[in-house]
Amino acid sequence: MVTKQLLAGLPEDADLRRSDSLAREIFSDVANKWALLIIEALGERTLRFGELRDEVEGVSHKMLTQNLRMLERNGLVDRTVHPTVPPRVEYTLTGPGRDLRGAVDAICGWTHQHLSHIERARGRFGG
Amino acid sequence: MVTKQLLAGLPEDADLRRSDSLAREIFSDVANKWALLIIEALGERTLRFGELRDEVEGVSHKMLTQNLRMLERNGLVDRTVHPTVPPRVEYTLTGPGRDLRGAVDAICGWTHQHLSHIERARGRFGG
DNA sequence: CTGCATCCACTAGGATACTG
DNA sequence: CAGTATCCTAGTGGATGCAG
Repeated sequence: MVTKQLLAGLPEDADLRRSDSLAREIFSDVANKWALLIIEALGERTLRFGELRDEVEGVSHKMLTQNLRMLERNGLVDRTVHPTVPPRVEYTLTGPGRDLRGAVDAICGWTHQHLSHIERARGRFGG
Repeated sequence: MVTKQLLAGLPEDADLRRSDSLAREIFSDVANKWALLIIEALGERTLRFGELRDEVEGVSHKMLTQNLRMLERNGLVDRTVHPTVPPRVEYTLTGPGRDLRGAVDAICGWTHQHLSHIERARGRFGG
């Protein structure tokens, strides 16, 4: 099973069922469009909320907030609030967050590399 | 912008706007839970529809069908119909499809590697 | 066995307005 | 500027039935 492969090498026994569902939950959180685009946008930088909204093409205020909370909850991004007026909130990737960048970069690279193949495949599929 | 990075190194000029939206569309197709789990499940193997449904934990008949069509349309999986009774339909990754496995493996590996970090982060987040 | 169509509950996600 | 809350629509996704 895919979820078994997700868990290869984990401590076994009683934790297994809990870890299994936790792993699937985390995978579902992370394997979505906005989360990956936010991680890619942050990279090594520290960005404010508004800057992120500009960087991540097409993301709405609401989706950005939701996904940032989720990423913060899972320890992938750090959120720093500067108690100034107006408020200044900065986001940056944590260590584990940065560890995911390789995978995200790979997907982005793959996308651009296979654009023409995919376009041709679509042409064949339709006709 | 993230989408600019997605396109780094592409032929420029007139195609750019079309390619940009195409790249985002493909990224959205590929960067979703079920698509990635299906790719991971297939790996180097050839699986029938029913086998895939058993391998991909929790996927419904409908989601599996939809995602397989999408992956086929984008040229990531090959679909082979054996005209027998009962019908036998086999799915396998294409070259480009296999090229994505590295990235998917990386996300799976990352998930399992950081399980405890994430669990701790969640604990802090709540309290 | 595989795939399509249908119904239905539910959530995703945009627009907007309001708070600190 | 950042965040929350609300409304509202379109789409997701499960269950089921039927056809090839």
